[in-house]
Amino acid sequence: MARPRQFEEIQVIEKVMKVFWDKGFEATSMQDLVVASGLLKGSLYGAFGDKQALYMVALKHYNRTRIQAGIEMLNGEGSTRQKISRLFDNVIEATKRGDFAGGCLLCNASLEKAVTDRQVKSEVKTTIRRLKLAIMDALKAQTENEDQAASLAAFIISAYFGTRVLAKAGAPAAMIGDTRDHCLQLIL
Amino acid sequence: MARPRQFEEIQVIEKVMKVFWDKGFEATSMQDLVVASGLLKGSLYGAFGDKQALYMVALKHYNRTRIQAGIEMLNGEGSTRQKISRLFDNVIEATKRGDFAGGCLLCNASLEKAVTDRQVKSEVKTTIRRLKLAIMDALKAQTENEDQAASLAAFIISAYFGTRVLAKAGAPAAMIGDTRDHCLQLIL
DNA sequence: GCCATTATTGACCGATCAGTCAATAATAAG
DNA sequence: CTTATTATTGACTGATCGGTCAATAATGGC
Repeated sequence: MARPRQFEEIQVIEKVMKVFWDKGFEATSMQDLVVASGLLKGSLYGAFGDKQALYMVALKHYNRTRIQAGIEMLNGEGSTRQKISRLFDNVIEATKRGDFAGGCLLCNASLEKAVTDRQVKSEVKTTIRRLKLAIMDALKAQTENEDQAASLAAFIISAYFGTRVLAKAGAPAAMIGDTRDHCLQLIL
Repeated sequence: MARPRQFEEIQVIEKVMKVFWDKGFEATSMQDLVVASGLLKGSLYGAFGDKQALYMVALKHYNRTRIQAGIEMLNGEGSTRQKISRLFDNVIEATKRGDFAGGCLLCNASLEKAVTDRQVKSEVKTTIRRLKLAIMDALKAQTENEDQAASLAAFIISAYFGTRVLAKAGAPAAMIGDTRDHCLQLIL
């Protein structure tokens, strides 16, 4: 009954996400997104709304794919130590591959867009909580005490986010490995 | 022999720094800096150069004051555990006071300006190295082994930077305390 | 008091910004 | 084929961006 869309929404979101991931919200222009997506400005606005809405869509997509991949590493096979180890090893590998300089869109959002955008802040907080719960689950095989698992999970998230900052800052990869090793010392 | 400046350079730098600290590089306009500093655009350009140069001046000032304050906490009185503890307690206090949402300009720079600005990246890397050395010094009272001190320092910096991200993301203050407590477990 | 030098001022610049819109095109239902 | 509906297109907007510059002002040395 109406003209159909001439693009795959998910593919466009993936491309838009990568630009925001790479450059941040403010440094990304709508023109950058036009070039990356292959759509014209009007189509982007028609399909997703304004720049802020587009950023939210991109961040949610990041969380649903990249952060979810991390959570699945925690839910997968192996000992608790192996599960946590995978999280950090993944940062090391991403850094070596040069994927966005080892950076993390969730961390970027925490320090940039979330500061002034209530919706983004809410999405960030919810996602951090989800990640923390997944870490607690991974720890529960070893620690019965819920509070102990929660505080250990808070600590691991801090160390994890810290490595994402250090990686992007260009710190030597060995520092990430050192962080991982010391985290594992606290896990039986 | 010439007209003297009508402002205190250090006071202007402090004000400019706070704007960049609060809003980041891209979201800060020269007009924001004009309002914050009380100088007109031409004076800012005449005294400091362009926006990038002004950011560098602001970042260096942050490192020379705020990061240096952290290093002095590590050089001060008390046991190794007390020294490291102060670092995290300071984040908790800053978060409670609401200073820039508990954020850290050095972390912000790592994820934003350092990515595309070689000078900023170099300043960031140098400062992280300085901070790491100060942590190593604080650890040396306990650990003779240099390599062990280095890897423990890398781990502590990760956890520390992670708390600055979490704090700004609006995570509950207890998570910072949890991170501190678990870090201290690894220090004799 | 005059001059050389530097600081301040505010108007000005072209480029780019996010966002809009009327015209056109493509579809499915009738 | 006609029509209702939605997608695409590219030209357009006013605002703001970083940055410049000629005119003016303030100083110390002479």
